[in-house]
Amino acid sequence: MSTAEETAGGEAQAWGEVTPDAARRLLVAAVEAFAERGYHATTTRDIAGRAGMSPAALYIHYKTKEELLHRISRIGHEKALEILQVASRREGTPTERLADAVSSFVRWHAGGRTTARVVQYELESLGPDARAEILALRREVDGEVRGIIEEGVRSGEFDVIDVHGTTLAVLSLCIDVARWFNVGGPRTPEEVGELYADLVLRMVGARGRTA
Amino acid sequence: MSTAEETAGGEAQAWGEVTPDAARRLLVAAVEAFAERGYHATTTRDIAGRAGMSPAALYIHYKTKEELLHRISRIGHEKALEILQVASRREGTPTERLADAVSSFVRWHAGGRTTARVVQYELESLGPDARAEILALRREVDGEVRGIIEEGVRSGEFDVIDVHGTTLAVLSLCIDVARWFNVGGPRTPEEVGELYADLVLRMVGARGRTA
DNA sequence: GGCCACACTAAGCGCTCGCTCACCTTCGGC
DNA sequence: GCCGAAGGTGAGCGAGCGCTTAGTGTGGCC
Repeated sequence: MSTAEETAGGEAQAWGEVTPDAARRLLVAAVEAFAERGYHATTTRDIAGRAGMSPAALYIHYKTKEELLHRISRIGHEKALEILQVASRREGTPTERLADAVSSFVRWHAGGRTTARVVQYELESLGPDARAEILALRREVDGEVRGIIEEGVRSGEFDVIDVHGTTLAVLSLCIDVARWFNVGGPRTPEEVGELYADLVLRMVGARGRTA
Repeated sequence: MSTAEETAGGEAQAWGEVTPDAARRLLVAAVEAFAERGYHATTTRDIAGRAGMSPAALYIHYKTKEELLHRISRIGHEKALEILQVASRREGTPTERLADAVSSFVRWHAGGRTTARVVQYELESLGPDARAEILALRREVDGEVRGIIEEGVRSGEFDVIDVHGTTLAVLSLCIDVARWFNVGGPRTPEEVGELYADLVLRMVGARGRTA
């Protein structure tokens, strides 16, 4: 197993839909490089090198370096949104669904930290059009979480005064996991997910929170 | 009032200790530029231009572009640590002191968002020695918050199972304010500080939390 | 008034960046 | 067996980077 595959770990499978093979290798290489050094500090030569290609090969599959970031960001946001939609639309009480949403969202940010970092922190390196597209996806993400919280408040399960502010705080808490989570650290993504689900249920004042 | 002063707003006063005047102007210009575009996307010509000077003038006061980031990061972390120390060492119950620590820490991250962004998100652009120095300051920051939480658990005021994990989550929540807070948005730094203090008291299971 | 230390500038060096171009291989279809 | 499309390479362009250097005001001190 190559270094690249080790770094990306189980994350690589998420890019399975990207074809052809060379384009996918370049995308995975770009995710790693952007996550390590940031978009602006990454060179196209570095990306191509990690994918085992010459610098010019990048431009056969992508028009610019920014297009790489744009594609990564869109695929990542779509995946994040999907995770929340699944948790939001399953059966169960708002308490159960919020706990599910938070724990799976956090697992994604911790386990796929490399990808999540790029998705969450390199947004401002995008051009205006691409950024607008991604911001629309983020509003959908926000809406999913707010929906669950609103429902819990309506049913009397949650005790929340400022729904918008609390939604923002919950998402913020989950997203920031990508900043500090360390793969070699003392906690697994699953453990952090469980801890955070409990903390969030406390934040919304869920009754009969946990066992 | 110039655009630069508007952007930095009340933040500028925090740099009052930096002398001489030209060095301070360059530092404030660098904070703004790093916050807007990120360290790597900022050019020394841009920094000097914002300070109303020629590119070469920067190198009279600072050895390299990285030294600017290092100084900003150290002063910022020292200020953040001081805020938490004041809240931690005042009189009062752990509940009162934690609420105070969180609300003032959040006010700093929201009100001084420009500075806080650089301080919290450009850490990895520092060289190894500078990063090690800053990481030591961050461990102190962590220790202040953990100290309050431990005390609250000992006194029976708080109900926390994982003290380290909860400390991390509390700090993470506060720090991420610098990422999303918008000066023109619907909330003032004071409002966010109050909301977050309440949310954090819920997270630690403080009894008789608020009025 | 002469002098020097200091703050600053105009010009530009060496380098690396994102990206392009002319050319080379490989391979399926007929 | 030949051909064109697709995917790749080596070399290198123009631009902009961090930083340096030689020279220019300017203000305080004797």
